Amino acid sequence: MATVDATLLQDLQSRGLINQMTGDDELVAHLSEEGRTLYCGFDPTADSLHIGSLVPLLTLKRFQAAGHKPIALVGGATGLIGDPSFKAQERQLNTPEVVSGWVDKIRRQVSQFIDFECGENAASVVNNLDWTAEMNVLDFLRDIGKHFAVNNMIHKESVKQRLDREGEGISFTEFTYLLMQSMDFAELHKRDNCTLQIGGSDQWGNITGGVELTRRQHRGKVFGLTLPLVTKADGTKFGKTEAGTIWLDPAKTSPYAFYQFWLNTADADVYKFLKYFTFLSVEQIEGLEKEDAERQGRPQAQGVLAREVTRLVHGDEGLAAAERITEALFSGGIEQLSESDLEQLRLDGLPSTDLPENFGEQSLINVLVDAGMAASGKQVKDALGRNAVLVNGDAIGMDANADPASAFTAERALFGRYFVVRLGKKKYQLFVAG
RNA sequence: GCAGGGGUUCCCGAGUGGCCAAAGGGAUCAGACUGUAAAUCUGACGCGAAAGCUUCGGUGGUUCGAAUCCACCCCCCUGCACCA
Repeated sequence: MATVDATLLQDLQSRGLINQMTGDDELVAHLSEEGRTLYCGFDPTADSLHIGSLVPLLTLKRFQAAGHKPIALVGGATGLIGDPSFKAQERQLNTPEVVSGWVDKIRRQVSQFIDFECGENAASVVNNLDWTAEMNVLDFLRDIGKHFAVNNMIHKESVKQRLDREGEGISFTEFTYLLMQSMDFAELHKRDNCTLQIGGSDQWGNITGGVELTRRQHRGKVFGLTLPLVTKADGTKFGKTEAGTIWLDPAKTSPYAFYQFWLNTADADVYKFLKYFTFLSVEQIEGLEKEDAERQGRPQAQGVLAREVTRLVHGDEGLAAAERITEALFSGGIEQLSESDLEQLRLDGLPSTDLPENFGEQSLINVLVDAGMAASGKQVKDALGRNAVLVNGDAIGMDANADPASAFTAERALFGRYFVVRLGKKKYQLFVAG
């Protein structure tokens, strides 16, 4: 029997990971007594989760480490409906085939964060389609629907803007999402004696719905706990960069790009993120913060954060790859790289492109845009005009635009065929001549 | 179905016949400063290296000229839909 660490909630509290919870002291007692079963849902809204899901995933892991049994629920059913919570607009429905494909991928992703082989409190993954697919409408309306008062539903903060805002509305389908998710909690309570649901702060309404339904249907006492929404000090959305969403899937966001994302965390956010996204103790993090404050210049926190999170998500190999590239590009000096180093960078996920045969006939701007280095030619033009395009360390001016061959010269090539092109301060791409 | 309101460039949001590729803000990109920060300043920001080209839900029309006017259509929202 796994021993229960009664200080779990204190730790979560001090990390700022508790937004709201039901029951307060009752929940504290509930979790201290023995190992409990808890769950968190992940809807398949894309073919991969992104870093927004990392907080709940890691929290499941924290609960497991403290002796509780986590269930990761993949929303094969709820993903077909669409959660309206705090969404400004009705969402486009995805086809069942598409959603079920995503379910498989997300099931695998979720699985890497929790332990399935630790005996007593081994994790499990479930799909809510299993208990909803066969349900008929009348049962749903009589057994589930009857427990919900529309009066309460329309007062939920999560759907308020959809109800109040001029120009928007909500379909019955999405309005029903609350019942679907509530049903999940009641079901897991019945079959696995699950007594706690965790989720993002936007899930509060859905979670309390489940708490009530479980009480009404099974007279069960269950709890809910929400995690904070991850915000940035500058007010911009967390988890996005110029290149788009940061995904957990290494095929969509390379470990290198992932590592760079965390490395670029603002000072104002980094200690908070360390508490959210790593397993370093709060004392360690505070110690680090103190050290950083005392020394001049660049803090070490970002590096610690990047290493810890990259290792959690992409493992030691992914981290090593990310560090190799970073080291080579930002501090090593590319001319010192060996040929095998360059090949390794390519394998490690540094964006790379084969230089087209006829590149000499195109404009340099075209070559770079086609390679995906910039969204439009204007950006490259701007960069060229400011000496912000470097090929193997040499600045390339605007006059090379009409004559790309003058940028990719044989003398400039590393080992006769490699060109590391830098656009701006942080964007690197490897071009390889054929 | 009826009655109202609405659909503008990534987002918000101005613009109601020429001065509009379309104000302003946000986001984003680049430069300076730096720590691959922040703040600040500068430039870019439909596409195109440029000449130029294509836009304001769609299609047609009026006009020398339309995001702006007209017609029809599509989509979204709100209200009504027993008595009427």
